[in-house]
Amino acid sequence: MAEESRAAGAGTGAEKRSDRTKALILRAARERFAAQGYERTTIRAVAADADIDPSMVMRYFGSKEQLFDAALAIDLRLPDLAAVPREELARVIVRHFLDRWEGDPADDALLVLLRSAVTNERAAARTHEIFAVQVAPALAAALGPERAARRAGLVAAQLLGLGLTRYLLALPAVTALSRQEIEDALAPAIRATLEGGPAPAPGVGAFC
Amino acid sequence: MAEESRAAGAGTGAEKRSDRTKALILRAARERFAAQGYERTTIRAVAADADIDPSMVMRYFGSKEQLFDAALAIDLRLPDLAAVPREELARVIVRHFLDRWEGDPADDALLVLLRSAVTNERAAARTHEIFAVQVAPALAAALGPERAARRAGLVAAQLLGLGLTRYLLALPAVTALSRQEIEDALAPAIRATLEGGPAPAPGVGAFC
DNA sequence: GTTGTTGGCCAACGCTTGTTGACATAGTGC
DNA sequence: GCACTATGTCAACAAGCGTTGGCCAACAAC
Repeated sequence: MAEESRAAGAGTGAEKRSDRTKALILRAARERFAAQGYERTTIRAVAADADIDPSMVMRYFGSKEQLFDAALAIDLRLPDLAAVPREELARVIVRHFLDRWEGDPADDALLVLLRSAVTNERAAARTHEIFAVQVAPALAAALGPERAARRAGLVAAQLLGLGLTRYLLALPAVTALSRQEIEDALAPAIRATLEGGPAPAPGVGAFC
Repeated sequence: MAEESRAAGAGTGAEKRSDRTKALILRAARERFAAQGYERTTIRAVAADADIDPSMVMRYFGSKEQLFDAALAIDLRLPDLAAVPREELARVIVRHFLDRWEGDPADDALLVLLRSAVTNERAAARTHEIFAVQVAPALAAALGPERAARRAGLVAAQLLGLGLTRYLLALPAVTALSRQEIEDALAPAIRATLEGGPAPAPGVGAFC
């Protein structure tokens, strides 16, 4: 166990040489998973992209499923929606998700998730988890729990629908629109979902 | 070529015995494709479901791809939207798609399409085609071509987003909602997408 | 120098896949 | 009877998959 002897200079980063390779594999895996989904991505292809032997992928990640898990680490980085004025809420949300999709081209996290979630149980479960842990609480903070419980799902539906048609299916009628056009057309729709309908139904029985 | 000798009784239906088998295979294929998508569906599994030898699937449909093509025959059965009063348009659309998804449980056409479109080029192309041939014209008839060109894609995005989260991902926050709740919350959103924003942009840019 | 560990390649395993061709059986026309 | 076609089964192919274990080179520790 002569770990310290390696990175003798720095106290923080135990920078083993394998960490570089591991990161390389993970990057290649993310790209493949994002472009082709779980089933069509092969370990051999990932290894080839990373200029490494397939057996190394096994050594570092254990199995294809565990590699997929590692590629599924996603943080939506949602801002504090409670601090946003109510009338701007919808627009802020739409803008944030557009940023998230189009911001960093190397950050295919959302592509990875959505591309596989439709046919892969593991990815679907992760989607549920991300919604429950990141999306729902953020909206509950802004809308209150009762209203959020009935609206958050539909807001997610609309945002995922945009991602689906624009970035996965690349439907021409959607890719042809500019960012600004989408923002202008979708923000009122999200606002209608957030605000519309019956009042928060304070007293009566809320299911769920 | 003794085709007529077979169905001697009826002039119309040349009902060969193989037609029954072929239909059986197609039904099994649709179920599998709907539940698992293209890649995870195997010809062997389809054949087993239809109580038939895998080689028969090949004989009748040529290849897995051609079987998939046969399973992708989809008609959204959109009504004439031009005949719908403008203020009811959004609600009619939402209701129609809910019917289409939940109406006949044996009719998994939309599931088949969407489940595979995300990872399969063929299915994605078919999605584009269905949008261009069925959705876009129907909306153009109701909104006029200019406005429809900028809105149809986003309407499709919202409707597919609902299908995605409710029927494919089965996000609890969406499956927990009743049909009526979805209709009431989503119709205003679709209406906002259809009506909102700048006018068809005739001359200058006048918002609202 | 010897030893042990780390990072990496190679060849192979067992399995599943789509697909093919040879063979059996049933039903019809002559 | 015979021949022929439609319907179907069976066994196998070649390819690709995830995964495994053995071997090799570098390099620091002793």
